[in-house]
Amino acid sequence: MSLKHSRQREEIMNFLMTRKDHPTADVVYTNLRQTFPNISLGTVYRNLTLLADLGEILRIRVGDKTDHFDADTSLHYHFICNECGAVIDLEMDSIESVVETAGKNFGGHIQGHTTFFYGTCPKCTKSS
Amino acid sequence: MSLKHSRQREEIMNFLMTRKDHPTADVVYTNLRQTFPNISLGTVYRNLTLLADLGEILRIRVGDKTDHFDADTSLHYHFICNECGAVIDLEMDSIESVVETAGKNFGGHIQGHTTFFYGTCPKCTKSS
DNA sequence: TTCCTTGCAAATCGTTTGCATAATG
DNA sequence: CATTATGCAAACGATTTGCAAGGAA
Repeated sequence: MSLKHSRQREEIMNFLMTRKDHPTADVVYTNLRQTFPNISLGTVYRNLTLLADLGEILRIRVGDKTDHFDADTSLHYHFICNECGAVIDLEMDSIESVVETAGKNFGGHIQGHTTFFYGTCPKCTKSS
Repeated sequence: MSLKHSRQREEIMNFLMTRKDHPTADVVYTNLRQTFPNISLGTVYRNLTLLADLGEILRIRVGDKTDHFDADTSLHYHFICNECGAVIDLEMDSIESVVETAGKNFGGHIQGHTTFFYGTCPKCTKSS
């Protein structure tokens, strides 16, 4: 169960760090393919899952049924554009207090929440 | 593009209204099958999608990659148990103000948000 | 009769896995 | 050498779709 270094994993991590747009597994694959012609989709998926489990990256599920990945693991929220599908970071105050609000009349134990916002992104707002 | 009455759609809607546990398409299908032996999965999916588009039911995506459906379209929030996977309604105050918080420094237009909570449900909390 | 809806099966899409081989420690 | 990681292709699970036949207006 120990970890061994791999060129592929390193490249995946590097690629993710250069992007602010939360690419999908397929986007990672397609891009890496250009500099790493025979990397396989399976390897990309395996490593993304591994990195997410290690907490080095974030797996983002925004309801479009394909997972997005984010190398920025700090606390922040996402916005999804209904028109172009872009996943954008929001600069906003913490809303973690919603967990207390939710826990008030609840018999179980709330560990956390998942929140994302949707609407029209700045770019699409202008062009319409 | 107009709408015609269908026995199947009616049964699906009725079934959904009897349940508080936000069943998946497959659960709807399996249950209806008992009183409606040759309804097909495709029909169930088509009608669930149709009803959700009409706004008569809610499609809930809780990250377990299978959609859940809810006949209760009033404003409320959901909790997902990490242990048993149950999707439970939360009785809590509105947190819709998070939309304002999110919109403060954002150039686009925020229409809404999706929030769900996760942790251990009352039942699983007791039995552990 | 018109055209929406169904049942069925095949097709799609995103993701996972088995296996033999290659790379790492 | 002991193991972990890879590439490839086949397998998967959820959902969608094409098509001919059935049902509602």
